[in-house]
Amino acid sequence: MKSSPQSIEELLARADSMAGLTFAQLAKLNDQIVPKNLRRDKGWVGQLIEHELGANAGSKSEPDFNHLDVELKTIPINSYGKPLETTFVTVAPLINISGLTFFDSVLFHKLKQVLWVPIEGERDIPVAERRIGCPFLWQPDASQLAQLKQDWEEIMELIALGQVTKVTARHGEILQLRPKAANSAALTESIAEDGSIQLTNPRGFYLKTQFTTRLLANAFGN
DNA sequence: AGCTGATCATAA
DNA sequence: TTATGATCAGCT
Repeated sequence: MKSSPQSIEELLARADSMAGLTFAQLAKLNDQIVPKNLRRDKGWVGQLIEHELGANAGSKSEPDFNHLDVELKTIPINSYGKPLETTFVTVAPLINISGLTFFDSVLFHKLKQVLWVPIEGERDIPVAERRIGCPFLWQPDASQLAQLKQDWEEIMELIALGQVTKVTARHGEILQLRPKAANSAALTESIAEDGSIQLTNPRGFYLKTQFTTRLLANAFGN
């Protein structure tokens, strides 16, 4: 693992220096082998970039650069710069959530400041030849924050009311709740309709592509 | 073609 | 099992 950046400026400088590199080039710098495809290595690019930038949160429920209050997110884009995938944010809490507020939530703490790293993601480009784009730091503005808060509160209320199994990816304007598990057989505790504990497939919060499309457009002017 | 539900690898 | 990193792939 490379050293951890000691300031936002250092982090951004190191991130900028990756722009334009192919995955093959960055992999070589980090003594890693490039997988033929990402089917069995879905997190490979994200972990490669974490390694290069010295992220240190590991598998803790904290932003990647906790001392800088920065979360790192790669985002696969097509040749027009549009996101190809939704962005996973965090696992959704399904029990012990009474009194939990948006501003105390893990979701808020992970999204209050994000270093976005666009990456080429089209499947017809060999993984080794895909390139890293221009990283940019983002903080939600007042309107984005209000939207996030509203979606989060609506979804969390349904969870609190024992309706988790009725929430689909269609709920929410910019945030959605979807399965986040090894497979559909995985189980975790959640609140049942009668208030007792039941077992359900774990869920995660994801940012919809319509929202991240606007983020990228704002960042790169238009 | 885009989206939703399902899935893969790994650490602790 | 839960958390991290996400993308896959069938269906509409």
